[in-house]
Parts: sequence; C-alpha cells; structure tokens
Amino acid sequence: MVLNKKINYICEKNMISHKCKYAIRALIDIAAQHDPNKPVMSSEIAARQQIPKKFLETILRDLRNSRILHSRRGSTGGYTLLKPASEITTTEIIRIIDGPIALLPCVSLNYYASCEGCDESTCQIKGVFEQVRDKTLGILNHTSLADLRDQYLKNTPQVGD
Amino acid sequence: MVLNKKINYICEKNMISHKCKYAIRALIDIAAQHDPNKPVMSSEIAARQQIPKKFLETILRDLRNSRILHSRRGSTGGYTLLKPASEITTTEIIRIIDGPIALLPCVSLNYYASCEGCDESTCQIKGVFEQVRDKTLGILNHTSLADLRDQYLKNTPQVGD
DNA sequence: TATAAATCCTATCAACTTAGTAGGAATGGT
DNA sequence: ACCATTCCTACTAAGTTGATAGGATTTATA
Repeated sequence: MVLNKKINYICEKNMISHKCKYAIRALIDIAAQHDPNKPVMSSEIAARQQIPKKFLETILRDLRNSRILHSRRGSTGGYTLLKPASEITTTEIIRIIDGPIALLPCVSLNYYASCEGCDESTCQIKGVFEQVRDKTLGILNHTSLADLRDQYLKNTPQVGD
Repeated sequence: MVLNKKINYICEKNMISHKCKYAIRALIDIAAQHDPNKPVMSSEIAARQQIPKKFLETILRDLRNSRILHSRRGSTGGYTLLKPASEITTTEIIRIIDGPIALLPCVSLNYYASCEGCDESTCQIKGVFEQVRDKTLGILNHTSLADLRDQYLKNTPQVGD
C-alpha cells in the first residue's frame, strides 16, 4: 500500500471490521455462559469484552435479526443463542456483519456480482481468487463458535459461581 | 451483512479494491508484451484493459515507486517490468496497492498492529485468522505475474505482428 | 399500579476511504 | 521548436465506519 501522506499509519484495509470483531467476541461471551437459558445482558458483555455499549446494542440487534440470537426485554432480559454454539460457524458471523468472504465480486458465493470491465469467461485473475476463497471457507466453515469459546475458556479461567 | 437501507446493493466490502484489480490487469498487459524492452504506454493499457486513463496513471506511478515497473518519458515512453514476471507475486501487487493480506491487524505480517481492547496472549480469534492468512499467502505467493499472463494469453489469442 | 431496568429503534455525526478528475509541469524523440 | 508521453499536486463526490443521542417499548417486581 503506497502511503504518500502519512507514515506509521495503521492500515486495516480489507480486514474484518471492528464491528465484526465485536460481534465475534460478544457471541463467544454469550456462548461461554454456564447456563444456556440464563440470558446475558448487553451491559455485562460490554464491560467484560470492552465494547462500547451503544454500539454493541446495534450489533446484538443485527445478530438477533439474523436469527443467531434470541432476546428478552425487561429487567431480567438479555440475549441467548438461538442454536447450539457448535452449529454457528465463523463464516456465518462474518457474512452477517461484514458480508462477502471472497476477495473478488465475481467469485463470491453469497454476494456475487460481475466485475465490470472484465470479461468473466476469459478472466485472468479469477482462478487464483477462487482458490483463496475455497481455502478460506474451508477454515472458517470448520471453526464453530463452540471452538472459539473453548479456546476462550481455556485461556481465561472463569470464577466459580 | 445486515442491509437496513438498500436492497440489491453490490457489496464489495473486504474485497480487493478496483484500483488493485486495475493494477493486476495493467501488469498482466505489460507482461504479455512480446518484446520486454519495448515500453507499453499507459494509453494503450487503458484502452485494452478498459481502465480510466488518468486513474491508471496514478496506479502505474505507485507500481513504479514500489520498484515493480520502470518508466520512460517522451514520445517513445511507457512502462516495462523491472524484474521477470515469474518473480513478481500476486501477494506483492496486492500489498503495494491495497496493503495487508491478513484479516486481523494482530496477525498481519507486514501491517501488524495490536487489536485494541483484546489481550493478544489470550485472544480467542487469532488462531483461526492465522490459519486463513497462511493458506491465502500459500496461494498468492505461488501465483506469479507470469502465471496470470499465461492464463491471459491462453484465453485471449494475440494478433501476430 | 408505579417503577426500574432492560431491549429496541431512528436519526445523526465526524473522520476516513474510494474512485476517480483537473490542470498543468517536466522530459525526451524527431 | 514541437509533440507526445510521463509525472505531480490538488481536488471532489459519494460511500463507509464507528460510533453516540434520545427516547420508545417491554417486562419483572415492589
């Protein structure tokens, strides 16, 4: 990346968004809850995971609208997983929050679009990006929220209650 | 990706930029030239590859500043590769134009930054994105400009001269 | 039934990035 | 001298990101 203006600039281009990282961390936090029936409040998640509270609310709403989470209002409200953590893939989360996994529109499975100005039947660069997509999906599809949670619990021992 | 405003929106988030696609196509065009000593003019590339001329100029300049291309001014001017096409990797091109390959700052080899709000030593999501990075680099490092050019020449037969 | 606490919703915002364009200066061959 | 080319700085409109503001709605409980 050619930086002609700033130096020591933190470049996060093409990376997953902060929002997406927050979403993954929030879901891990919920999945790490002992009792799967006890809803987790957004304020708890915000405090534990260091996520801006108001921003987190919009993220949790997206995840609820996409049928990953269930929510309950009121004083005993909060969020619970709508399906087992082992059935929620990293792919799914990224697709909901950030969108495409592929690096080119014309090789995207869920967000396909033709690359204008390029004849797809003779496209020179399609092949290599199809390979990248397949390898990436291979990993992300096989990494479930349960896997991420187990990693989390291994590294940060929970206090008993 | 949660779209609450627009529908049928073409989402290219996290994908490589148009600029990067233009850069790759321009380099393939130059690499496909019969005589490696005859410079290729930006106007030719722009016409053949359907790239906005002025925009292409800034891209070629970036590639020259990054020592991928050599340029010559004047009426017989143009651009030539500074090293063999087989020694220019897709990784290199993407890094110059778009920057990082990795999906998380904390697993980037060339654009490392710590993810604020996340303890890296106990990070839950680092592992999976390290795997994605390695698989992606495995493919992009082994796909040279020569490979892309050969694909191009196979699909679009050149007129003899 | 009031109240406190939680989710839910719409709107707004500053900073930044993207995909260019404008206008011309510098250079080199004829 | 002329012309074609690269080279350079600056500018712009549109979109995205990472939030925050302010309150409406819902639910358990005193």
